[in-house]
Amino acid sequence: MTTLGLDELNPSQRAAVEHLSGPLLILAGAGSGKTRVIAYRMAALLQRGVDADRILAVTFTNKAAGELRSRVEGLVTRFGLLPPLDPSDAMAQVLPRGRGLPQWMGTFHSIGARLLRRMADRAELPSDFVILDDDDQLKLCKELCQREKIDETAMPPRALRSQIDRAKNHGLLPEQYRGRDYFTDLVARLYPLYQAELKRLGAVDFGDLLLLPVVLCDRDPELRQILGRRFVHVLVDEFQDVNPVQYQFLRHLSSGHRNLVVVGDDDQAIYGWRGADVRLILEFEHDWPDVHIVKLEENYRSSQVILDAAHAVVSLNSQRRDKRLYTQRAGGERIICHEAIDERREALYVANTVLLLQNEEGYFPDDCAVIYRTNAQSRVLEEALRACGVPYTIVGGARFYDRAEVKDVLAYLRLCHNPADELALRRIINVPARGIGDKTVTKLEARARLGGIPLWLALHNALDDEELLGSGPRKKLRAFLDLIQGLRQIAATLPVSKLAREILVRTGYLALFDGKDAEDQSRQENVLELVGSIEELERESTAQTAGSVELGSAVGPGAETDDAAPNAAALEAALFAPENEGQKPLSLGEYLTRVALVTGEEIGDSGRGVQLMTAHSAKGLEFKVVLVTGLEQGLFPSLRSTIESEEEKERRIAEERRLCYVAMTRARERLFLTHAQTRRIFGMSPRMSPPSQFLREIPADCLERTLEYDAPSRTTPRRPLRPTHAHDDASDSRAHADFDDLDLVQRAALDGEASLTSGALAQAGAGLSAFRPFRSARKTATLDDGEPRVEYDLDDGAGGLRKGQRVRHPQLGRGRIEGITAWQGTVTVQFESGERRTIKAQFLRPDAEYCEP
DNA sequence: CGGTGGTATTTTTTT
DNA sequence: AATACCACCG
Repeated sequence: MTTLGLDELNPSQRAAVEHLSGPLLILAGAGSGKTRVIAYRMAALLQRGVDADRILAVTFTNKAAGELRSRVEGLVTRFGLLPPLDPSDAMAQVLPRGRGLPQWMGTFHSIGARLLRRMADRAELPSDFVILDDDDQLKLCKELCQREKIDETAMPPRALRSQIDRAKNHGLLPEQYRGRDYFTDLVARLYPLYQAELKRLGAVDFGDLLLLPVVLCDRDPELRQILGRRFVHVLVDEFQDVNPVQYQFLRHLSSGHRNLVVVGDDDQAIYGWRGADVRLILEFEHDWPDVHIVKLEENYRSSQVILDAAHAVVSLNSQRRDKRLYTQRAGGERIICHEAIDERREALYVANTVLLLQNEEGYFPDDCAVIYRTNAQSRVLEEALRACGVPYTIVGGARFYDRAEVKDVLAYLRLCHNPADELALRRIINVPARGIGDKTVTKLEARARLGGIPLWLALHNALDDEELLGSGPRKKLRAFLDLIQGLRQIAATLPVSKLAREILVRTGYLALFDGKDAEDQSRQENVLELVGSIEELERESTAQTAGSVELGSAVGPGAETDDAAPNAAALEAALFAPENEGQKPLSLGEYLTRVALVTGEEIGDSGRGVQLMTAHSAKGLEFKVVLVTGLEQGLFPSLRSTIESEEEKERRIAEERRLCYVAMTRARERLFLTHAQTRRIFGMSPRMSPPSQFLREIPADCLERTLEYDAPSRTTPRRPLRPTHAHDDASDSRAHADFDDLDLVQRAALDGEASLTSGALAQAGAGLSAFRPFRSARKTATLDDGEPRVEYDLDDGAGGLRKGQRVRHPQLGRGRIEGITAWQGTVTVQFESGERRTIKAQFLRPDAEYCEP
């Protein structure tokens, strides 16, 4: 028998792999080989003869699931682990075994969707239910608020959505939700209406994918039992990011056999805002008293310096399991902390650093990652990298599947799959414009509502309804219906990609973008890329099913159970019927479900060049070189202006710290931390951006501070801007006071001329204009009319403005501040002219008469 | 009806 | 800055 390569593991890792039954908590620090342990453990289970289909492995992202899958696959191949057939298990005989790999590996959401799909009738859903994306969800909330005549200021649609999400993450059904004040009472009223609307549409949202299976389990012991019997081993990655519903789901699955393995690191809990509760990992022993705990504290990724710095930050959190990573790779390069003048120069510094690392230290752009707090920060970085000719890839970010043109095409596909998909229908009924305008649609909607019938049926009926519509619109509707029906017909026989192509041609959608401007071009590219991605999926799925075709098509019991008496056997069969029923490699339905769940992932040529991503999407990845940008108070850590209790504030800062810890520990060899003195947000005027408190929290001897030099020109003497206190700019020294106390090493990383005239930068052109000589003029910035503007501070969102303060506006005259919106920099002003406007603070000046000294 | 231009809004992070 | 939304006009 093979040894499974256990000698490749350290003692703790081996202990985790070899503990084969009962609850197990693996506290796995960053870079301690956690995925490795999970993969080995799964392999070990397979080796012991556990059926691959009895293992459930849950990850947090699709990426992680893919990673795990390929690791397990690698081990299975390497050690020749073939699952033995268990003659006593009838289902096992029937299931396609793929290549002996666990088929139930995926994200919580994809697993929830898979189960829900198969027991849709129990959830009173059509089996081809639609999965709403963020946008659809928000639109629904918006419509609901309008229909219910809700005051937008009392309940913005976004707030409603987030409250509903919150409720679902905590396992609360509409009827269980209780209001406690005006706001939540409103939610309590709207949430049931929202859910009813989902039902009417035959749709679920992301939250439902978990909530509904859990609720069904809560109510039905039989179902619990079936699931518990089926999944004899449950493994969960990133357990620190699990929310209450997800945990309840795990409990339902595991309470029988108790073979629950959770792997996580409380220091990397960064999804509190999505309902994740760190206490679940902190207090795991409470629910599972006999849990075996394994700590993985040896880090195989980063240098000691990087670990020390990251640890220094995260160890300031009070609520954490005490642990400290160690590595055998002592020492390491010091972390470079660079202060740029503004965000554009910060970006140029990043681009330059990548070039320097390439030219002088032999790193490739592929080795580097740039990490930031918010997606919006990627734009400047992209510009700089492009200008310098550095290849890059954005990970996540403006998601491909979020683009309007992609969603349009998907809407056509959805409509082909399911004509009752009202959201899809409404989306494309007049795209491209075919003369079916708002008027017509409104009439149809009214009819549908009145008759309690689906919209498409109302549309159908309207074709002969001369009272409802004139002959023109009817003719157009007819044409549209013919179009869709034609597509539906070919949908039955064509592969999805071919169908998509037909859609593009027949609907004239592609012709919409035949213009020459960049906009049209990129849209066209996106649409074609979508088709390309479908083709790729089709290739993949035929390759995958090839091995198990005979088994897959031989299935009898699982296929048609809808009408059968819902006994346990039938339910079980339905739940665990093999994926690919027919010959068709990738059905339309499968594709649509997949797309709904695969957010974010880039399709097409990814992974080349420098990788740009948010700290959240960086979790689980590692790079030789990492540059963390925008380390400024208010940005990273992100600070919001909403009034909160001290306790709540501390909780939030703790999560930001963990996020910073995650970002820093992505680095193997070199870590750069950058921040800018001023930063432009929303294209408003630049604002002071004090360095992040995290920079102060890092021990000084881990850091090497660099500053951008005053002027790029050779003729100007090179002189550090600070800490000379040459210009006694009050706000400047205040902002940096703490930082200046450090024993800083002054150095110019941006070696003025050398890098500025280096080949790549030379072409930068526009980018270089960012290098105008620095003027210490931030505070004396003026409006065009020469009057000083209202200064506003980063520390409070209102920018130092207060309610009741008197202000003046160049056009609108005098007024008084009535309210300060939560959104930074915008205030409501009641003008003396009687006009009341919401206006950006930067256009206001204090009214001399009432202005405080 | 459909396209155009002007105005208001943007509430981190992602499945 | 970028985008979503809206009002107006051909």
